[in-house]
Amino acid sequence: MSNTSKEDPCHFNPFFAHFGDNQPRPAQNLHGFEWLNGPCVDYNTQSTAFDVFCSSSSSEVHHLADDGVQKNSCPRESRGTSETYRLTPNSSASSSSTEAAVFEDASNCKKDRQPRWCELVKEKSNTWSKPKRKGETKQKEPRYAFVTKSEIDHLEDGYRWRKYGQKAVKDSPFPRSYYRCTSQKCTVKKRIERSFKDPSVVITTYEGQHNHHSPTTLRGNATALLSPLSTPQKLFGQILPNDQAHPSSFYVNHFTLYSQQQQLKHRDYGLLQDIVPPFVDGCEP
DNA sequence: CGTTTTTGACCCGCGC
DNA sequence: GCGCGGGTCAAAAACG
Repeated sequence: MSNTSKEDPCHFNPFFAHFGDNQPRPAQNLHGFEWLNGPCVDYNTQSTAFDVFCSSSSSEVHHLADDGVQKNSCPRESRGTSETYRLTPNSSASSSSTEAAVFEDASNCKKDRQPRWCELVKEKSNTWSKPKRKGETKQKEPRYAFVTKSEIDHLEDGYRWRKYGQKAVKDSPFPRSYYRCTSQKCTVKKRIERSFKDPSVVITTYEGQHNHHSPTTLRGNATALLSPLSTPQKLFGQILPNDQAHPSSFYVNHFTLYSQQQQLKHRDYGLLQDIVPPFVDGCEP
């Protein structure tokens, strides 16, 4: 592959989604976000941490689209090459654990620098482990980030959140808000910030996995209720790439790998445009 | 009155 | 060691 980041081979490189046809795609520029598409990674057999999307976000998508303005889209897969990044192979291990992982390939790192990110996985039996750094004490939860084109900062996702902080973001006029899930013993957090490059875009980052169902799901979504948190992939929607006649399926139960890098970079995100109804398969209320 | 938000202070990791 | 920036805490204010 030739699409390795030139500036920093260790650059954070999340995978957001799997596109059903598994075909390589040309680079695109969507809403000013530059995209170099890597190979489509099949996460079919990996467990999901994104029940939230299927259970609640579909209605949100409908709602936002109803006014005739496309306000909602989803991130797509980012750059990824087998040379620079290693995707940990899936195992048939317990679905209650995080199973996807991406490491920085230390051989591509700049000199004198530790690999900066290697978010992974906590499998006892399956030996994936996070390389410990000196002085490191606590392991970060995996994070999942996506971009939404919306005028609303805090989008309804079916869970209840309590805001616990807000910080100004360097070089951005928009603050970043910090939320925690209000459910007892649930440690999931999320951060919300508006892109300073494209103020119409909201970047939401989830950290951790809910250990409970969404309150919304329990009330009104029988289908989702039947689906455990580890449900295999669900069809979320489809997109019509600019240069293709046929839509590509878009699935949502895929892990996004995250780095320890603190500041999100716009090039890490992309937008899916023209999401074609039906948005969901098995996720409808 | 209980819950949520606001906001300044504080802590910590990282780079220089 | 110091400064900077991100993340969290917690008291006060606001809200329903």
